[in-house]
Amino acid sequence: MDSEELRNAGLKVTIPRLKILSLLENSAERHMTAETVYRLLAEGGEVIGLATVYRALAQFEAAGLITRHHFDSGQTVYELERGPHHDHIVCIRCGRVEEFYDKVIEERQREIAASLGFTLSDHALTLYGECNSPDCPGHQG
Amino acid sequence: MDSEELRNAGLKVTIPRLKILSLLENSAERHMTAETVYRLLAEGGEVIGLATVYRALAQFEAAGLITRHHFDSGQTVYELERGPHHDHIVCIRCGRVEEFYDKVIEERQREIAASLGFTLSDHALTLYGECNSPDCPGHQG
DNA sequence: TGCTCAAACGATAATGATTCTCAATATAGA
DNA sequence: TCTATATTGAGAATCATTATCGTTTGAGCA
Ligand SMILES: [Zn+2]
Ligand SMILES: [Zn+2]
Ligand SMILES: [Zn+2]
Ligand SMILES: [Zn+2]
Repeated sequence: MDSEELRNAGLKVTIPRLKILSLLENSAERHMTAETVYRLLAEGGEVIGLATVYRALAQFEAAGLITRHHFDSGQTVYELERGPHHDHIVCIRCGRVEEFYDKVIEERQREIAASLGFTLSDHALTLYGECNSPDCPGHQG
Repeated sequence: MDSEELRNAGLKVTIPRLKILSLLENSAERHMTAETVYRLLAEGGEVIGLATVYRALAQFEAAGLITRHHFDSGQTVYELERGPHHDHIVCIRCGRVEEFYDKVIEERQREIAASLGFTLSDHALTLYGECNSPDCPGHQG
């Protein structure tokens, strides 16, 4: 249950936090900005202060429940931590985000860091390109 | 000469642009924010409006003279385009930035994009870790 | 060299995202 | 239920970046 997750993270169980966590768990789009979280909740009739949304997301991140990405769009994008690590590819036309995991790249990263005298703790890899979805505005056909 | 670069980029040759370009070329630190450019110029006695710095950097980027990065720190970091493509590793303690190029990773990226139905146009790869420089505040020694 | 005019400059206002403030409110535990 | 404390939300504040606009400058030409 979501209440458990919050308690395990050392956070009080409050309505706003439960609503935000639930939204992150149940939305089709896994990657969203704070504004998007705020807007989707509002559209669902759950008006939660924007400041509270930002605070909750920051706390969730500190607790390891969610991760934060900085795509080239500028705004910070949050994503519920579920399953194993993955990286992203973003369509520069329609914004669609797909996920991937590549063992070869992950291994090379460790080797590169070591060879440069760094102890690797994290990485951010995002590919940008044009997708071939029929819904993408630039789609041919 | 820098004037040539500006002319080739279709930009008028002005004092501020020459100063900014020169700073990017001659600084030991190759990666800097707009604020840093502004500050370093000011410290060198060249007071150039911050708006002008931002404008020049945007124009240089559009002309392909410099590239722009979004490290997790938040601020946009600019870097003079010289030599071939490379990615970055950033020390999370002291902020030191090192560059690397890995053919294997570059190739895998193309394969991954293709397999997901994307036409790859760009990518951003940044590793984060702790460096072993004696100057790094976390250095053991 | 001096003239003209669009382009560029710089001070400052505006914007957009995010964080802070603080009085009112809700939660966890006794 | 009662209390002490953490959280909330509205709005102010902040930070990076961009837009505005009157003044200045560079490039081509007489
Ligand atoms: Zn698309
Ligand atoms: Zn993801
Ligand atoms: Zn370091
Ligand atoms: Zn670099």
